[in-house]
Amino acid sequence: MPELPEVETICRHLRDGNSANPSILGFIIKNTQVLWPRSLATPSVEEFSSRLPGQAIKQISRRGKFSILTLTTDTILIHLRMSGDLLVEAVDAAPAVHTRILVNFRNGMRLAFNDTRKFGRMWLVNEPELVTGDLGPEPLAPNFTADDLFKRLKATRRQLKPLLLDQTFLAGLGNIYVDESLNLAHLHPLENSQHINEQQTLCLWNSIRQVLNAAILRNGASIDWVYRGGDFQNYFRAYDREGKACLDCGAPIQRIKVGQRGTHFCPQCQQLSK
DNA sequence: CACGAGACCTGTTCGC
DNA sequence: TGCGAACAGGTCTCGT
Repeated sequence: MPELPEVETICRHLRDGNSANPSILGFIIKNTQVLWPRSLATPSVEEFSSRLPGQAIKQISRRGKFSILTLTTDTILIHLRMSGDLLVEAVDAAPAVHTRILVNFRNGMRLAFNDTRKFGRMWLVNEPELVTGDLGPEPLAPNFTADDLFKRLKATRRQLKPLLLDQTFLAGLGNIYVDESLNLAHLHPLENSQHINEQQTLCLWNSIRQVLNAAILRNGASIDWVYRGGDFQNYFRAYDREGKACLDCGAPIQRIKVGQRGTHFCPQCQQLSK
């Protein structure tokens, strides 16, 4: 479910609290329960349960689609993949059907890692760079410039859609936000990165940041049964709008398959260069 | 190097 | 109504 805006929203809730729950900053871990061992990427269940008790949550941050919990001596990283979620709840509540890992705190609260499809993963490491080291730049970082993007586009010759989904190229975009960014920038998803000029790159750079910022303001998107409280789905330009009018020209949005992923674009506004 | 297919999983929706 | 197919916000690995 989650791409950068959704992960950012979840991290903010953990860090700042919300109407339902307090911030978990400062909470001290009492123990853990791994209900589905494969959800734990590393270390072993035994080591996970022995290293965590006594450590406090010192900091909560995000890198790409990773949620990062900086502890007293270690770091927990979580990737929610398609269907993961992080919830704060009382330790005495019955775990939800799809709860995979529980981190219980001394104060009677716990962090639940729920994940219907079991694709998500949690890591416990000393050095977070071991997990996030290959990620590309953070699209909203102040030091990520349009010129950086241009250089990266020129360093390869790939179709824009799969390229923007590649987390080593740029960190945090997923299927929704790539479609949204390309539509806003009027670039065809199959356009080759070599064909993009500086003008178009500036437009793409702006579009990506505009779309991500707008989505974060709306607390991300909620789709179908995977509901998170965000409402950016009501502002989609292309994603999940097959047959509906393009917001810029009125032509019907088209849906094609690119690298196994549903891809939505406007055949009028987003033309392939010859 | 770039791309497509298959795998990993469960649940919902679509089409006949 | 029922049932199988297709599809879902992600990423890894393998083959060409």
